[in-house]
Amino acid sequence: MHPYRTHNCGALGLDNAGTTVKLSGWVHRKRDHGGVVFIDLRDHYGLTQIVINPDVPFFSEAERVRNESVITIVGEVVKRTAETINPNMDTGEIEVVATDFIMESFVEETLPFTVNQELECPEETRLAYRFLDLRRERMHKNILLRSKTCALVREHLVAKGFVEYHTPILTSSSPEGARDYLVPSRVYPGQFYALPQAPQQFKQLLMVSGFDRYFQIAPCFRDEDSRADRSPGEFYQIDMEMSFITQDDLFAELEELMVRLFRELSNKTIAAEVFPRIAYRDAMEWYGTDKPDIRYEMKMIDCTDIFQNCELKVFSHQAAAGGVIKVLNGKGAAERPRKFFDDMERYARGEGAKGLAWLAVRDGEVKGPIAKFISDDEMRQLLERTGAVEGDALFFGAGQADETRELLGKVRQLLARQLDMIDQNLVSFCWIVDFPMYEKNPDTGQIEFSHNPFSMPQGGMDALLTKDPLDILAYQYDIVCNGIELSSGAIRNHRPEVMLKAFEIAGYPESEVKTQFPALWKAFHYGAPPHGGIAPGLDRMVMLLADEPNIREIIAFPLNQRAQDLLMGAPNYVSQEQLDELCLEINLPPEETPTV
RNA sequence: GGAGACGUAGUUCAGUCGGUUAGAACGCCGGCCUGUCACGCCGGAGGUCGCGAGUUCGAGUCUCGUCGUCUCCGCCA
Repeated sequence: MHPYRTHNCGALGLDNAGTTVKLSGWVHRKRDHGGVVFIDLRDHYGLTQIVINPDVPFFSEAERVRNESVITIVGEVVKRTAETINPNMDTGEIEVVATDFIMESFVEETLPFTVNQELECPEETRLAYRFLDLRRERMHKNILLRSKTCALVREHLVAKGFVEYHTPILTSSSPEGARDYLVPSRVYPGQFYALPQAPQQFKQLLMVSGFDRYFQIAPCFRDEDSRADRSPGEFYQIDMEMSFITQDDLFAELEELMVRLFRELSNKTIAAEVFPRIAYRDAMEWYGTDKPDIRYEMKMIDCTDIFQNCELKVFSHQAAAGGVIKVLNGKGAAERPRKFFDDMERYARGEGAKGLAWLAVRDGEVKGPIAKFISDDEMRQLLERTGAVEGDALFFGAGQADETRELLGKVRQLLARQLDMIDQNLVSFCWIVDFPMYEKNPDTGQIEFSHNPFSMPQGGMDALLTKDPLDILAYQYDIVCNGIELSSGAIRNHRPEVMLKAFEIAGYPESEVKTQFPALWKAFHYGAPPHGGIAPGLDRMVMLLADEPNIREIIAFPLNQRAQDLLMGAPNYVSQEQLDELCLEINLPPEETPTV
């Protein structure tokens, strides 16, 4: 017989009754009746009830066993009597009556939290004992889901003719983007590698190398502060790139992958399998953000013209001064108590608004603090344009265009939550397309790339030569799901002369393009195919599939918010020998000198 | 770098208006129990109320500071 097991803890059923088996696993729970002890034995695969009868030599040892100890038992599989069947257990029709018992690993310490029930506990403790946390059902499931997601991505893309490549982890620091993680070179003292923020240039080089369809579940490293949906340090992208494709080709390819992932790995309903495309400008106009949650409709409606001459000075002054008046129709909000409207206004003020005017259509009348300042004609136009009917409430934002859109966009999200408009079982994708190539830095007035500098401008060289830079659009797109930006992508600029001109507009001289991006610059002179790609964030995908609000819940060993690994003790000081070998000297600011 | 929320037993929480010895459940230790499946019953141990100062006759409770955790802003081409 195998030293540890003949079956796993989820495998046994009525078919095995009467046979002798060996099982190993963790003590999930113990029920000691004095005369008989029941142990629910758990492993990766499931739970099996073990029965310890009082006449066995190891009875007292089994009675002493504590939860989470690892044991091996030999025993006979017995069909349970009708009254003792447990329908809540996959193996509930049988039990194993133990004839031998080996303590593999006894738990001596008090557990820092319970493994057999999923109580909330401080995340710090969970991270410090991650190996215990990962035994719990929720985390165990999440990590498995992550694995299934990777497996399905690979299976799908390989079947579609994609090839997975590895690209370097030790590479060069890139001039744009986030802060780099640096790795000192021993061979070249004073010089550094950087960990890749994304394999962007490598995947483009692979296309120039004649490989047609690239993908990689690629680790990316960015030294930026964390958020609930942003792990500090490292994360993974489903990185893709294709040659000789149009934007439409890429959209179709990605839609197929996303739909398959959600259909096979979640129970969610996919709102539309061909994802709606929203121009960047429209997204800002309607939703006040470039990552709208379109699980609910509720667009912002422009009513600036209606209030040109309004008695309400807040409105008419803004309209006259080039500002805008935007309105949200909160369907069904009119029945809410006054406190609801006060809370909405308090939220808006907290976000920097001067106030949040509102009107409620109730009992055939339009009520609210500003109602008496609005003329009958203005009111008629307002109701017509917003489609407000009995039971609806209108919320107003007035001010400078960008700020007002952004503010009301936030109000829109809160309103949708408060009014229970979000179908939690829905996944609603959209493409945000036609991003501007450039934007003006509000502080410096400089023209800068608004996204990826390697994107192809729409209209090509002609557009760069003839158009106002701020009017030029790029073949640059985002995929957004339920208000979360999953990825950016682009059809790339593969023509060196267009690349030079694009960088020139953003203030980069020719010499700088050649020295900052030597690989692509050189490669594009030796026959570069038109190409494009995208890189959906794997972690955020798994978050959506698992319905988890925090990215750390779908990573086995995440860093905490302050970018520390509490289990391994990283980051940490290194020895003087290691520093000497790298010709590095530590120069801490005085207040941060370690006290050890 | 900035803002907010939180911090009471190993864990989850309660703790009234500032007032006697800070409670409960789970876990842990001991005892009882032969059919439970979140087993049950009896008993016990376990607390620098994050830390420090202040107000007060008296602080878990009020004030200030500080540390920690999380969330958000900045940042993330």
